[in-house]
Amino acid sequence: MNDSPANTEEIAELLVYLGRAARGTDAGSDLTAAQWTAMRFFARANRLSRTPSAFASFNATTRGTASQIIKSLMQKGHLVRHQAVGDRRSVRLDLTHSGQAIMRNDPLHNLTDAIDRLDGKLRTALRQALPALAGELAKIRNTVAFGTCGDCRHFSCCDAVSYCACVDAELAPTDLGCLCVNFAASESRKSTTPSLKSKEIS
Amino acid sequence: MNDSPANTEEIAELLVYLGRAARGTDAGSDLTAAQWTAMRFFARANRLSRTPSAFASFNATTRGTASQIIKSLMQKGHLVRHQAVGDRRSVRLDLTHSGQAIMRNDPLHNLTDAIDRLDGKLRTALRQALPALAGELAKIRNTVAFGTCGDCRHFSCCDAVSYCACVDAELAPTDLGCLCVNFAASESRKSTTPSLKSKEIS
DNA sequence: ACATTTGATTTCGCTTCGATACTAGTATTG
DNA sequence: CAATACTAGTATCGAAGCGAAATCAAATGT
Repeated sequence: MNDSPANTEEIAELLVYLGRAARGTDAGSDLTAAQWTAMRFFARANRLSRTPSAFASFNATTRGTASQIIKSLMQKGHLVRHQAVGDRRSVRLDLTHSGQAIMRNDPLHNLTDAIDRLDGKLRTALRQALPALAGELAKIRNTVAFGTCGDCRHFSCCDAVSYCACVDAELAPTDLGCLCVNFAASESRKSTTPSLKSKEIS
Repeated sequence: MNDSPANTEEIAELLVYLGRAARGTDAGSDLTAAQWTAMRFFARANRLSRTPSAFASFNATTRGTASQIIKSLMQKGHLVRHQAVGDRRSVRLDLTHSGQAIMRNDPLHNLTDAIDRLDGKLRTALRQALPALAGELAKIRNTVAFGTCGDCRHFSCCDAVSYCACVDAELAPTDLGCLCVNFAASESRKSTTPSLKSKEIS
């Protein structure tokens, strides 16, 4: 409240502007913006979250649309479909070799380069502010916020082993920085039963 | 470089995620995401920048697509077209009364609310980091960065009158926080002649 | 056992968007 | 002044995106 309202508007504008600018598929990339977004998601989400539904909720779209994007990426040979173990309806998508290769040309690297050139203080500030912002937004919208396991309240690190209370399993160190559908910010506990079906995609 | 690379990736992801999430047209809004973006731009851009071309470059799209979006908004009665004074090709778009009214239901308010609830320190950090990031990104991409007059190197404030060296005119106080096509970050001067035709939309 | 819910997919129709071509006004150059 | 180059804006077309609804299979609840 001690800030002028114009400031928060500028911040919001810059956020959407940057998001939009980074999405842009520079020249010559053989993937569309939506396809890049999907590739990024499946490259960064943990094993449990690499499903069409999770991507749909992450991308704020319907499952049908998500299916289409995934299908197009499978036709291009960048994604493969695996049957999930527990639930036979469920499907897990993984990047193929060509998928991993194409990620090196991700136009988003423009943005990461820009971030790397930022002053260290500003970068750590971003690292703090953005997750908080995502959480606030999700709370207002009454939707799920995606986050990494390290920031999650289901996560605990005891005796150097990482544990996720949600899936009730140990976490591989590589999963620590991955996106998770079941992410829950650590401040407020709304439900005591950490169930897997708290999506409410609506 | 003193930061783990995973951090910058997370920051980048969160940026595009937030941008995407904020663009989402919640339920029941009679405008599409692209139309909301256009309305926001014409609501916040200064008089010189409220043109189809400027919006196209801001929105990282072609002029044709920008024209279409604008046309649809004029049909809805949210924008009006005025002839520019100097250049008879040019056109200036303004919000109508219904346009201003509809901006009060902007789904982006979810994001500004979230920003307002942030800790003050984090908010000022964002206020610093995001423009810097936009500038860096524009430098890498070799495109124009949009910014507000207050952050521009063409801007000077002398004796309490705001002056823009680019258009060679005084600025109304209301234009101070507005977006400008001719924005130039204050660090590097690449050309000595502040001409109006430094767009290079490509 | 039955109904309900959920994950995934398909189909249909509308919208978006980029590429291209076009008109008209401006700037430049001789 | 005339020819040329450039820029602002628009129209059209085809491909892709995307939401809504329907469908199917598997899981869950009562």
